[in-house]
Amino acid sequence: MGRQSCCYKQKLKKGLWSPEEDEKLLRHITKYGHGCWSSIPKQAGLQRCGKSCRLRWINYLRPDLKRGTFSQEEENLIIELHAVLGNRYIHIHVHIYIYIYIYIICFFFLFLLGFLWRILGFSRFSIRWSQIAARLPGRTDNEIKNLWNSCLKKKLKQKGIDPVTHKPLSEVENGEGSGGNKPSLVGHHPIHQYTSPPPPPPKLSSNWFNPEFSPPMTASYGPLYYGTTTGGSANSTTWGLVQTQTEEEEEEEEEEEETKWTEFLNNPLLMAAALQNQTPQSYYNIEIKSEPCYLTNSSSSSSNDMWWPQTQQQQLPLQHEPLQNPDICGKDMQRLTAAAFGHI
DNA sequence: AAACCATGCAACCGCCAGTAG
DNA sequence: CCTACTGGCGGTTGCATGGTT
Repeated sequence: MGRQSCCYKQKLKKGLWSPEEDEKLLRHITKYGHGCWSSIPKQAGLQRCGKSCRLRWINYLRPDLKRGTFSQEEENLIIELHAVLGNRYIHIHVHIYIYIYIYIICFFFLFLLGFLWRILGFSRFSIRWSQIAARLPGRTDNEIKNLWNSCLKKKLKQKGIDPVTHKPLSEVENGEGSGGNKPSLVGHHPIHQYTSPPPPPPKLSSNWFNPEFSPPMTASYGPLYYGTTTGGSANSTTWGLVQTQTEEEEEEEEEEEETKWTEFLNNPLLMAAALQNQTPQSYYNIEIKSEPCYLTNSSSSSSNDMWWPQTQQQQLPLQHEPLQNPDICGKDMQRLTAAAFGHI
């Protein structure tokens, strides 16, 4: 028995939302919260499926959304996060090819590959826009995804950077062969080359298949990657240059970096200093039209805008207060509703 | 002015994990 | 334990808009 699509139900409207529909949904959620999405269309008098309502709320109606174009800092952050969160996709594919090769030889590759695919959860690996969006308050995963696909990818290509691997295109075109089959962690995590202290690279051997694993991407992570570049050398940084190291050197460096990183995370003073010194621009050296800076000047943002957390203390609550939760946005809700309909 | 093209964005689709019955 | 439902996510599509010929 196949499962029915949530939009299978008859007479459900699809396509663009009308202002009336928006108003109905906004009113309903403002008043009652979203609760069970599947019941919302009926309660709110909408001819939509719950999924569509949820999407509309998350991507458009949510009061904590930041409008307008992305700032330079946001774009840089997206690129950096993409390099970290998106790259597992590459590593996984390397392993997939290995598995395919092995199982072809064993004549059971189809069955076993399918089995492994399911058991190890390979299909879950992809670029995690939602995690990237979580580091950009007020931005949705959809918005970031669109920005990446329509804009940032091209900019990186124009700069000679492969948007998938975040390596120089020349290196990618020459193949990964120069370093053997072993994925180059350094190359896949360009942040390491520009910032200090760098995060410990993911330990592929033990973590790459683990759905629970993620790089050190706690809520306090984002700005820290940018926070400690000193000496104004960012502009002179060349994209994607990979230092050649022996494996031993890499291992030693990883251990050392991990120690530093742990100390760094555990030391609020270091983190605060890093945040104050952050100079995020120019890591990717991309020419972008000047935009009002949302991130670096919280006082200039509108009262309804989310801000970029400037201290760890400010950041941490974000971890525990998901933006999606309408219950915590009461004030914003009222403000938005009042602004939208002018009668509250 | 009309046709064509490129771009950006909103929304849909399909899949997956978690969970209640 | 099994099934169906729900919410969440990423990839893709299609439309609206603006620019170019």
